[in-house]
Amino acid sequence: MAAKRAELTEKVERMLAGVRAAGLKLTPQRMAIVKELAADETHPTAQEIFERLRPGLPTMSFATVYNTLGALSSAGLCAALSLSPGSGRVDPNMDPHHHVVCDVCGAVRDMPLAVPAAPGPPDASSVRAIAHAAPGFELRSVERIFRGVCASCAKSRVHPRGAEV
Amino acid sequence: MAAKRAELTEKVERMLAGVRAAGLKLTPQRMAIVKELAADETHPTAQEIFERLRPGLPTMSFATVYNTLGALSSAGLCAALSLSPGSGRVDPNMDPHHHVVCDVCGAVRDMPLAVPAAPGPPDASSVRAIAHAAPGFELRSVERIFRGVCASCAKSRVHPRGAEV
DNA sequence: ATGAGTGCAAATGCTTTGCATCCTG
DNA sequence: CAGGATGCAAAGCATTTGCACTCAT
Repeated sequence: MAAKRAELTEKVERMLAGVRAAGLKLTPQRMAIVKELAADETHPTAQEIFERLRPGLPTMSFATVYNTLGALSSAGLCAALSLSPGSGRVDPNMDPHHHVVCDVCGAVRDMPLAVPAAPGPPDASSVRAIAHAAPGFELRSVERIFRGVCASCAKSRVHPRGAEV
Repeated sequence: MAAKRAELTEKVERMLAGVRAAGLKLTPQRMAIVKELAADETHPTAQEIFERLRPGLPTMSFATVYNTLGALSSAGLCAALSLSPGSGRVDPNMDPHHHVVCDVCGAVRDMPLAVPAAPGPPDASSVRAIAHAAPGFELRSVERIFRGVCASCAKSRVHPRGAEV
């Protein structure tokens, strides 16, 4: 699909431009991580990124992956997620969106629809509710988390209802 | 406030009953943890529970805290939260509710209001949205997360806008 | 050339585990 | 009195840090 491909290329370009704009140096490691992130929809862990990139950059270290993710995140080019126990995940999708989380395997998917309500900047009623529940709280964003069991985990479990910690 | 006190006692009783109902033994350590949780509104970490209980049970170990929290969680008497990087937190509030999270210090507060929408079991439109976004996903609950900066962190920062990883 | 970035390894922090002992039911 | 629970310590991951060296700008 040529359109998809062009879209991806554009996303990579945009992210690389962001890296330069942030005053960060454009190293091969960073380029590889950016490309990997741009193409990714699974919200990978640092571990996963490291393993996927290892074949191409055998000398790259863990620390570089963490450093780069931290740099990208600080530059506003990606976000860190911690929606379930275990490793943190990276979200290269900076448009407002919700998340679907599997309570069994921890997988995270985006909820691309603006249903049942658009995510993002807080609406008036949220602001009011917060003012009451937590006075002095500076509300920045509101997101929804849809929790449950993903298709593959549901398949491999007779009773997927064991309340996990 | 006598009413508040009675309410708390009732909650402790309910949780202890739940412990027995789950076939778990009622040890002094578990009783102490249950009492601590019932009275707590701050979603403590295992670390915090351990430290608070140490004066009264100097020999209790970390492992016991984790074991007990895991047992309570499996018994459906509390829930584990991981909404921000760092330590996991415990939520003794089993009624449907939203969460207010400080992106700076990681503190979590409950959003006791049913505003702007009640949390809990998924509504029809969520179910439809999920069916489209993640086919085969078994949706169990939908919650909202209000992110921002809590009052005390806002005070101690000139510019609370540094995008944290 | 210059300092940000990298690689390596050790350190840190949170959580889990193994096992002998203890105590609840 | 039997098996679950505890305490202790060591092991396991995820993440961070220190430092010498390299390379993008």
